[in-house]
Amino acid sequence: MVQDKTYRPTVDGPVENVDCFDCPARMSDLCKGLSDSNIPVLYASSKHLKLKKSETLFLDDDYADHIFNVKDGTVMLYRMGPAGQRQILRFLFTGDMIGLTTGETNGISAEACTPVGLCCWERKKFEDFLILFPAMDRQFHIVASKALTQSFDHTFSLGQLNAQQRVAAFILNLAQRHEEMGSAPDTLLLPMSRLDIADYLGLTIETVSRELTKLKSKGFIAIPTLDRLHLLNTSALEDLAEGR
Amino acid sequence: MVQDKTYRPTVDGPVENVDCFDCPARMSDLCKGLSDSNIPVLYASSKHLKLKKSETLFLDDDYADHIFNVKDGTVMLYRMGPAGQRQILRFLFTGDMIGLTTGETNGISAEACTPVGLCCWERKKFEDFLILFPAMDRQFHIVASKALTQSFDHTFSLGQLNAQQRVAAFILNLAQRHEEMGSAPDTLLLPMSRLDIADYLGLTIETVSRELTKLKSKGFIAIPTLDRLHLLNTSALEDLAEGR
DNA sequence: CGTTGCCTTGAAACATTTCAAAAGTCGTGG
DNA sequence: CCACGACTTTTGAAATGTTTCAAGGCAACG
Repeated sequence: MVQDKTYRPTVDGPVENVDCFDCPARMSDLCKGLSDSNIPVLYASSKHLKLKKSETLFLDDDYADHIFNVKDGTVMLYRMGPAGQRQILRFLFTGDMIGLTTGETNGISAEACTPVGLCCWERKKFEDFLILFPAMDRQFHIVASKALTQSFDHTFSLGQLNAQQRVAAFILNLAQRHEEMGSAPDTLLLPMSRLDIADYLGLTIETVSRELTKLKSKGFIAIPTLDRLHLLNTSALEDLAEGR
Repeated sequence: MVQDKTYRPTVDGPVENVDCFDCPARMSDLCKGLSDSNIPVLYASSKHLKLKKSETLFLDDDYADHIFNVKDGTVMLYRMGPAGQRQILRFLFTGDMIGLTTGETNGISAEACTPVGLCCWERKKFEDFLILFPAMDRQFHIVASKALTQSFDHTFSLGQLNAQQRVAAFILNLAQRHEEMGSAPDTLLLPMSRLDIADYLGLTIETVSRELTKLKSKGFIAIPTLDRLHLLNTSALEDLAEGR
């Protein structure tokens, strides 16, 4: 379903100097644990990298020697099955942290859905920070806890909702993320392909397409271009997602 | 699918004095962060409670003021949907920790599958421990990370496997847990009902029953009693689960 | 302007659910 | 120890939702 990427960006690759004060992820769960006076310490040991669309950030059996924070763009986490199935586990946006594993390797793979800007730290240095700044350690707990809650939502969706409900819930979920990031709530970007959505929702690309078409013809959404979606009737979508 | 429980055990309920040195969860990811010389400090502020089968430990909107460690028995975490659907998110056994949320409320509900013995701490006191004992904080990270990995496995199962594969993978997963806990690997207990399994795997009870029957008639498993299962051909089960 | 890749649509095949009934299990009391 | 009733599990047949396979449409790009 997804082909191997041969090129893998190195962490000490092209560095772009972005000061934390201007960073779109300054108020991310992770970074807001540090005050403006402390943040330069964090910044000093940070590296920055950019990924092009569909570039691999890491693979599941790569050593987990770095942690990342998404500055802009969309990243997806996924796991491949023995028969070549791809299950997308999470889409990450501005302010989302990557690298919650504590094992030797990542265990999951990560790929850029769009051009992406990332802030990154060596895991070892990062763990020193957590000891140095208890407030940051606390934020790290919160990040992990939220990731687990999100995963539980996803599990519920896959286990209990039908195709129509999954697609509706997915759209509403994206809309909510957009709103939290301060964008217009009723017009949203679909940075991922139909195949990505299908592999996230445990459906086929055809089913996703059909369900989107149904939602369009019901007048609940509009899709002016492939990657742009308007919410025309949010409460109807919510009713659908909740099976009413 | 599951009726409301009126009785809720209080944490300062019946206390049973079990010294950590004899505790079956002594080497759990959580507790092994403390040496024998430090563990009395943890024990001093611990409370202990027992739940009968199908008693509720907490509901999703209860305040998350305690964390728990399972001493013996099986607990399940679940989430109810607006239409009354129940998605079981995880089964917990000896040594598993409950209470990874950082929010005000639990967000998920927990119920005893069997009679259960739990060790518990006030969240606030517990968080003091994490600051006091960095090794324990580290273990806490590991617990959270493993929970996320497990949830990802579950997501993969629900999103990519068919009924037969899910049931096979579920059995193998249980067997692995049994083995890790030092029990006989090829004869295992099913502490949960068929409905529980169904609500965990996102299937109906009838489908679970049918798939178990198929596995029986293929000679891969035997089910002498409803809650006891023998693995007769593990590698065939693995092949099935992996779609070979 | 044709090629390529992604998305949409249609019809048939398939897996799972739903509904209904029978069989099995467990605890209680005679 | 057996009989009873409540509850859970199993089995069967029809209905349903999703996938599969196949073809057509659309947009971006050279």
